[in-house]
Amino acid sequence: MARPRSFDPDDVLEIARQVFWQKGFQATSLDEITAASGVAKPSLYAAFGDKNALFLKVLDRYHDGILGWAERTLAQPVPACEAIRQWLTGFIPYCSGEKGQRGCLSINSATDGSLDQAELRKSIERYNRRLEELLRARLRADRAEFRKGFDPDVTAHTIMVVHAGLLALAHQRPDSKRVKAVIDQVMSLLA
Amino acid sequence: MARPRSFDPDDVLEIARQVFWQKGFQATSLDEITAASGVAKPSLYAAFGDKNALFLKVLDRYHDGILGWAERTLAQPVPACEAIRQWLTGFIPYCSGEKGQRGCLSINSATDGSLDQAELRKSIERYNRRLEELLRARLRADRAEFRKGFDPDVTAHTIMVVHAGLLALAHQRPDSKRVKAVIDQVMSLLA
DNA sequence: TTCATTATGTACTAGTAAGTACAGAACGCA
DNA sequence: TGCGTTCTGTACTTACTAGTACATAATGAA
Repeated sequence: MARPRSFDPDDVLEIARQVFWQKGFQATSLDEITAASGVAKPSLYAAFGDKNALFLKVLDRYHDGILGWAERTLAQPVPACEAIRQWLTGFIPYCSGEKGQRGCLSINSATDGSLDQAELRKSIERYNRRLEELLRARLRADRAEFRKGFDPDVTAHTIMVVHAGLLALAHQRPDSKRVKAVIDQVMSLLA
Repeated sequence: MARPRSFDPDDVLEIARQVFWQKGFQATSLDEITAASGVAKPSLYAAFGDKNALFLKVLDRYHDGILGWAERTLAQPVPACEAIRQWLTGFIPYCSGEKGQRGCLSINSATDGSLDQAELRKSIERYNRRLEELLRARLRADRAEFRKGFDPDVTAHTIMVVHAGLLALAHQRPDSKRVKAVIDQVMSLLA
């Protein structure tokens, strides 16, 4: 019926993610995405809308990836304590300079004062809420494991804070041993 | 001997700090700083150098302010545990949307992939190192307070991580009660 | 083969921001 | 008062970037 698209939108979102993650939203120009993806601007605009909309699509895709992985990790048939430790441990490469110093695209975006606040904050809020829900649900389900007075809701939030802190400090490329030591110490809150 | 400066550089750095903190480095134009301060661009360039240099001066000044306050708070003649709790508690207004949603200028800058990396990272690294040293020194000095096997070095780093996490999540304007609950739970690591 | 439709690539517009040239103003000193 | 020096404000240049107009290419259907 008409000329078909010459690129896979998902591939382009993947490339755009890398560029945005590396340089941040503001500092990334569409020309750079064009150069990296080989897709010209009019095609990008036709497929994704303007720069803000493209970034939101990239970010949502990023969120979905992490949430999917969190669901799988936290659903494992091991004690909650162990599942959560594995989940946190999985971030170590991103917290320690092993996979660059980019930290977390979502946190980097949240701390960027320049982004279109309304939509972006909604996306990040939704992501954080869902992540915290996963942690909370797991802690509640296994609450019998823990000592009396254990509060799964506060603990879920504390883990979110530690997670955010580790990824915010990732930009300093800390040694992975230190990251691991922090995770161990925080996990002792659950023992 | 010559025409005197018509503005106080420190006032301008203070104003520039507010603008940079509000909008981020990239999204802040020198025209905005000119508008906010009443100082024209050539004077800014003469006094501070280019935009990067201006930002570094603003950031160093910000760091010094927080370090000074941390020194005072942590030097108080109370148990280390209590001094650190007070230090963390002092950030609550900046962690909870009470004083806007700007979080911490240093963390916001660290997560911004677009900044001149060499100089900026050195400044932030130095700041974090000095802050962590203050915490570590205080914990070491009072280590007798804590249980056996207590590791002041790891604990100092964990507190840095929590601090960074709270300020990274500040952009979601969490309820100050939740922030306080997290601080309480983390402080229980020291009990 | 021809047409309607949708994608593509080139080349453009418009706007903005960093940085500066230059003329003139404000000072201390002689 | 006149001079050298340093600061100030206007107006500019240069460069980059978001977004788009338009001609053309590639498809399926008739």
